[in-house]
Amino acid sequence: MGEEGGGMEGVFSNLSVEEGPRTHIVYTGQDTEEVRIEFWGRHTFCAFTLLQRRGKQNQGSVLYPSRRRKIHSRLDKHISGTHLGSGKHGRGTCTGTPNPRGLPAGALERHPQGVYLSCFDTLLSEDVAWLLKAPEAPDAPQAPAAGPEQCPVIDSQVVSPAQVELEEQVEDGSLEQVQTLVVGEVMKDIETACKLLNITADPMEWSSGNVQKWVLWTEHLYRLPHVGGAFRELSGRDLCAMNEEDFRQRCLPSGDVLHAHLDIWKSEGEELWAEADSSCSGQPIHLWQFLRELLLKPHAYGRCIRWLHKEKGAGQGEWDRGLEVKESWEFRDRGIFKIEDSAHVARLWGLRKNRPAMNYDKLSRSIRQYYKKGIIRKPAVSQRLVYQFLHPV
DNA sequence: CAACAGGAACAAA
DNA sequence: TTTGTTCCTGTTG
Repeated sequence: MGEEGGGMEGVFSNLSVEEGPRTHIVYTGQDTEEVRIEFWGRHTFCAFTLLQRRGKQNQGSVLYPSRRRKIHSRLDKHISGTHLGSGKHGRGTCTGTPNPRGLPAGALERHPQGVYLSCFDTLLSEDVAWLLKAPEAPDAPQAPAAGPEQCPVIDSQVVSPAQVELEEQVEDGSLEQVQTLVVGEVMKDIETACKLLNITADPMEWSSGNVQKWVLWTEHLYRLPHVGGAFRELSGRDLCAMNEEDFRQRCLPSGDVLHAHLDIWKSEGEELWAEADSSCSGQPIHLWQFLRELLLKPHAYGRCIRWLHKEKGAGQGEWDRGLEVKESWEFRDRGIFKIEDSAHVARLWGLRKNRPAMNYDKLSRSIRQYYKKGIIRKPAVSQRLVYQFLHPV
């Protein structure tokens, strides 16, 4: 793990931009600095970075939440129901351990200067740069010796008109992917925390005890200084009513960070909630309808279930004249979808049906019941976790 | 080992 | 009855 030179290479070579999105990558230097990076995407750096120098004056600054909102609105503009382009960004890309403590210690030896990284505003320009450099290069084995040139640390606040143009071109394809990935990761994290803490995803419902747990959890996970009883006796509702300034006043060093994280919970929790109780609006939903629902919202569920779009002609095209007639209707590769995260889909289904013991074993049994009904089947070439709707919309 | 196939009993609408 | 759910045995990659 030898590092050459100080500066940022140490950190970023370890991060390896090629490896795809991650969440909650946390580097903590001895006593001197702390770097937090979240939602690291292959083409996009969409989150905040923070480098703190303890002991000296605080150099770090949190880019949440205003910039986060900016990103979200920017991304949201481009998630117009299009499908995810490639499967290469599936779960497998998250090679990084979600556990901050599982990081190799090497990068921590040399400490970068206490600088404040403002990668946030360069999201799109970086995106463009990488896309142009290597448009979906199949694992270019990491430019030699962690080239600093791929270190996306650019402290520019301005986006040139030329960049804006390029943005238009690449946004369509890549941004909703990023959105999907980010939202998926955030949701996973939130769900994990909910399980561990036995709290709901919606902060509005928290009791003061829940609030305490959440605060403790968050400061532990992000290594914030302890706030003590700064939020004692506050319900989730109270907490949600507080703005960033209120947070800052209650606990000075980390109030804004806490507020930022609560902000994430609020927005994502709402989303989870909205999906969870959209059941209250009617008759018992059918499994196939539910699956369609998920497939309709790739920005929210693309991580766990998605359409498989096989372009005709790509790869080995079945263009035999003989087959043309025979393989017309049902045998087209229409309506084929893949369950990327079976456990997650099952959990969502269980949530919807109020069936906490639901799992993929049972869910898939239900899917299999559709075989003889002609609603869903296994596609012609059977693959794991891949099914096909027989009847179009 | 997880996905898959499908029988059987059961519950709820 | 229909549509799942739960549980299970066995197969497959």
